Order: sequence, then structure tokens, then C-alpha cells
Amino acid sequence: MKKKVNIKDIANVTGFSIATVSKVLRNDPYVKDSTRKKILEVIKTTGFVPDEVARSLVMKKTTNFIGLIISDISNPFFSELTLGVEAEAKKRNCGVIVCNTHYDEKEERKYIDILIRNRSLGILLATPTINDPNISFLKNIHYPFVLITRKVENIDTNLISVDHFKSAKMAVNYLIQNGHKEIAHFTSPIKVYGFIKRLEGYKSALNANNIKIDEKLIIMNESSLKGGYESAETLFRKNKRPTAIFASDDLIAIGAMEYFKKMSYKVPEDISIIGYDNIAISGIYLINLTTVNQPKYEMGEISVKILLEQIETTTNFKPIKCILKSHIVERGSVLKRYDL
Amino acid sequence: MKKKVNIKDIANVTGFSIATVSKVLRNDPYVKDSTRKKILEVIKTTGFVPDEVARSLVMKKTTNFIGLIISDISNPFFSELTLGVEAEAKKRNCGVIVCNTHYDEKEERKYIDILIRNRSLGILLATPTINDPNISFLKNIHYPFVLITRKVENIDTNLISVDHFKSAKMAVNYLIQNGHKEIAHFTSPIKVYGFIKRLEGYKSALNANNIKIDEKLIIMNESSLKGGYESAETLFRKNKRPTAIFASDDLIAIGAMEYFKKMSYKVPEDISIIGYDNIAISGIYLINLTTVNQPKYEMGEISVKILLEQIETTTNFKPIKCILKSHIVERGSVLKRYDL
DNA sequence: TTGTAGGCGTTATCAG
DNA sequence: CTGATAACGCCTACAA
Repeated sequence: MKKKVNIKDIANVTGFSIATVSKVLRNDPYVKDSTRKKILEVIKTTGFVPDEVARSLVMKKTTNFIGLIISDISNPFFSELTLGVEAEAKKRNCGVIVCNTHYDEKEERKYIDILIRNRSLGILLATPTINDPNISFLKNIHYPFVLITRKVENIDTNLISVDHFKSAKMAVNYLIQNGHKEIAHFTSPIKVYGFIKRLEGYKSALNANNIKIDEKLIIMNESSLKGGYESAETLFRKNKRPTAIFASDDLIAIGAMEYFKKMSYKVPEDISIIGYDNIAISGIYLINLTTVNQPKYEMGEISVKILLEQIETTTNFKPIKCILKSHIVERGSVLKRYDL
Repeated sequence: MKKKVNIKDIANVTGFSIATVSKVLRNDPYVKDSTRKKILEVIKTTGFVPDEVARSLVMKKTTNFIGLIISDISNPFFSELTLGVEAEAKKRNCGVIVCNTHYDEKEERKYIDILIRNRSLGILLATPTINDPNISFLKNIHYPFVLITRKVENIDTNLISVDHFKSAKMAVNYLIQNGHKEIAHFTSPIKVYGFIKRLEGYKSALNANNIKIDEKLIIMNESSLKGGYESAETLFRKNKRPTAIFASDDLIAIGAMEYFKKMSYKVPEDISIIGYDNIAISGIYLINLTTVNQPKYEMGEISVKILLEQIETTTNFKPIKCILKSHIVERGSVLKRYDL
């Protein structure tokens, strides 16, 4: 790569001043046609392109954008969330930059640094890893951010979420109300806020219904189709045949269904399953998964509203906490045993 | 919103000079411990972060991330591609920033500007809209970039893709070889390179097999589950009952299957369908879609290899063009009529 | 150990 | 119409 030619070079070659060259660059009308032509000529032959960095340094006119950090781009939960973020951001005339961390806090920190250094308006954190040090970091430097789909115990921050504990309880109660007593739980071993709360909700619901918790019915594997598949396999290997499963997210649920299908186990006749998230694919007839809806799109929208609210507030801003309601989307994966 | 604090502010507050502040910023050892401590203190409470734009202007050193621009984050094709990009980028120790354009060239330009202004190492363009003016723009300013899953006729650029024309032909030939003669094509009206080439491939395959092209069998709707569903509906409304469909991508195919399921039409007994992309969900038993594989992950990896190759090349770099092979993934959605 | 001053490549103001 | 010149926010010899 040969040395970059700059505006000064153009000025020297043409014999005009930097200021004049700058003018033709910006299409300023106050330039004689002949000079404009000459300068343009040299610009062309020399392949000169104004340096955007220098330009934006002086113009301070960077297009506004906010950073959205998610932990798994291949989970539709996050892409549906992203859609909501983008929609609201677009209304406010700003872009959104998405960063994917694979549930890795180091990666997360890397992206936070990039976002901050590049003057993002603020950060939307949809990386619900528990005890995430990055949260207190952001809090400490007073950088605007909002937590999505989680909260954190001892730090006062903006947040938008559903109540995972309650929602999980609701899901398990739904199974119980439909006559299920042996209920397994598939979740992830990753220390993610939502997963942990759902596990607690699962246990709480069982307790409340005097159902003994059987640790062998709690299977952990990664949050993915593969993880769900393997969880189901693990369960069966243990010779456990509960009548129902509460999967901590839809991907896990669908992966499990996949295993049952392979084993010629019918859902819901032989085994019932309820998911969590209500990602789009769960709704198709071929899958038809009963699940707990998380208002992903809305959470995305609201998160940017909160963020911009904070940014626009000049005097002592008080963090906004918003908990949305979830509900069960009844489809065909849960057997109503009382109807038998 | 309070004014952005800069290095000068820190200098003023601490009483030290800008130079000294800069030194502690860069961990220069020649600073008295007590001074360093004081300055760090103020930096922390004030939330100051050095402006990357100014910094890179003087250092002439780009930051360490690449931009990936995709057109639809909710299509797993793109998220699987992203995973490949991230994997290779991580090996090279750099981050990836993803931007989603919704197939909108204006949005795309907005993100390109953001990426350039923030000194990304380069841009990966997975936005296959035809006649995209942004491509020649990037070419003109000599910004490093590589086209993913497309090429462009008259501009010499880096690119990584499969041959969509050939692949589509292969798909349709596969249907024909299995005894299908009435074959519909579901695609998108958006002027996207891959869609157009696949339509051409579809027509070419029919021609080569002396099958008359029936325009009524070519249905256009958006590339999504919904679009596929509606395309199938449109087809049936027209009272058209081909024996097979070539869907321009898996989302469309799955959406169509959804409609058939609802109408109690069996796949593949009543109607066969072949997709394109081979996104993960197509592989599960419940869907079991026969489709054309695009090596998404590999394309992602290779794209960053190419990009970095260009960046590291000092002397006249010649654009790298890489066409990967695709193949048919046989599953259960195509009826082998000759076997009947 | 700390500070002064001169860039980095543009834009923008204001005389000439 | 043109051209000095002061920013923009930060880095870095070179002095002190």
C-alpha cells in the first residue's frame, strides 16, 4: 500500500491552498469553475479520498448509534429482540451495532471497550451472565446502559425484563394443572440469570404442589438444539420417563423433541414438553410447541426508549426498571391428562 | 446529556498537563506513582475514555475489529455465517461488529459510514442486493472489503460465494431426475443477487429438460416463514398443484410446508419441496427438508481470511475470488416418483 | 518526573 | 473567489 495522499498533496500539486481544495471537496459553490475543474482533475488521477477519521474529528458529526451486546446470535430469541431494538432505534434516527459474546464476559468487555471508544450513545446489555463484572464497570464510569432480560441484585440500573421466576412457576403449574406430576427440567449449566431463576421457579412450583424434587430429573446441557437433544438422551439413558418436561428455552425444547421423534416417542402422547421464549419457529405446525412467551420485540423497543431517556435527561436520572408480563402460549406439545 | 469529557478536562481537574495525563493513559512508566494514582482516580470518577477517532488520527493505526454487514439477522443463514466470521476473526485476535440492513441500501450506507469513521479494519458485505451503489463506493475509496455470497459484474472485488446459478440448476435437476415435471419456484421480489441467479438456474434447468416455463408457477413473496406460507397459499388459490417446488431459501420452504400441513397436504407424498441454504433447523426430523447446502460457516471464515490478506498485503493486491461448491442434502421432503 | 509545542487530515471562519 | 488559521482530541519528541 503506497503512502496515502492527503489534501495537502492536492494543494501542492494544483498550486491552490488546502482551503480551496477542501471547498471543492465539499462542493462549496464559491470556487471558480476552472479551478474546480483543475483540482478535481488532480484528485481523480491521484486517487485521493478524504480521510473520514480526520473529517469526523472536526465535524463531530458521527452518526449516532447504540451498541447491542447479545450472547448468542444463533438463538432466534436474540435476533427477534434485535429487531425490536432496531425498529425503535430507527425511529430515533440512530443505528444499532450488534456484538455477539458467546456468553463470554471477556468478549463482552472487549466489545464494551470498542463501543465506548467509538462513542456509541449507550449500550444495551442482553448478556445475562450472572455476576457479570462488566455491569458494575459500566455503572462506575456512568456510561448509559440498560440490562435486558435480567436484573442484578445489588446495583441500581435500568432494566427491562420479564419475571423469570414467576414465569417458570407458571409454566410448571400449567403442567401440574394438566395432570403431570413427574416433571423434568432441561436447562443450561451456564450461570445465566434467566436460567437460574427458571430453575428456582421450577423447584418452587414443585414444592408448592408437594412434589418431591428429583435431581435426576434436572438435566443440564448447552442452550441449543444439540443441547436439548442430548439432554433428552441423557434422561432416557437414566431410564427416567417423566410425563412432562419444562425446557428452559425453546431451542432446548425443540432439540428434545427431535430426540423423541427419533426414538419414536410421540409428543405429547408419550411425553409432554413446554418451552420458554416463544421464538418464531416454535409456532409452526410441524413443531407446535407450547411455550412461555417473552415479549422479545417489545423488550427491544423499550430498552432503547429507556436508554435514550437516560441520555436525554440532564438532571439526576433515576434508573428505570420495567418488568413485562409473560404468558403461556398453548399449542400442541402438552397433553391434558385430565381430559383422558 | 452532559458534555463529553476529554483529556484536557482531566488535565485541568488534576492540575497536571495533558501530556502527563496522556502518559498514564498509555501506561508510560515515567510518571510518579502518586500522580498516576490521582489522575487515574479522576479518570475513573469522571468516566473518561480517550476518543478513539482522535487517537487513530494521530496514530494512523486502525482499531481491531471488522464490520460485518448482513441483510437479515432473523434469517439463520446470516447468523450461521456470522459464527464463521467470528471464529476466524477471533483466531486473528480481532472483534466483529455486525450491522443489519433489512435489505436497505440506505441503511447499509449508514453502517458503512459508521464503520469507516470508526476505523474498522475492513468490511464484510453480506448484503446481496443487486446494483448496490455502496460497492463501487467502497471500491473508489480503496476501503478493504469482501463480498459474501455474491459477485458483481463489472467491478473487480474480493468475493466468496457459491455459484447460485449452478446450484439452483442442480436442485431443479434433482427434482426432475426424481420424476417431477411440474415444478414451481418460490422466491423473493427483492432484487437480490442470489435470488435472481437461482431463478435463472431454475428456468435454465427446465429449458434443458424441455419443460415449458409456466410463469404462474413462479411466486414471489418475502424471504421468511410468512412469505413462504403465503406463496404456497397463492399457488393453491391459483388452483395450481405442481408435484414439486424449488424454494429459493429454506425459510420460504419451511413456511410453505407450514401451509401444506395446515391444508392437510402431505410432504412429500402430495407435494415435494426442496430448499436452499441448509440452515440448521431444516435438519431436524420434524422438518426434514431436502435442500441445497451453502457452506455458510466456511464462507464466513474465508471472508475474513481474504480481508486480512488484503490488509496485510503491501504491494499491489489483486482481489481474491473464491467460489465454493454446494451440494444437495437429501432428506425427506422430495418424493422419488420413479420409486413408486 | 512533568510540561511545551508541534503535528495527524479536515473543516470552517474570516479576512483579503 | 482564495487562502491563512484556529479548532477537533490526542500522541510524542524534546525541553525543563
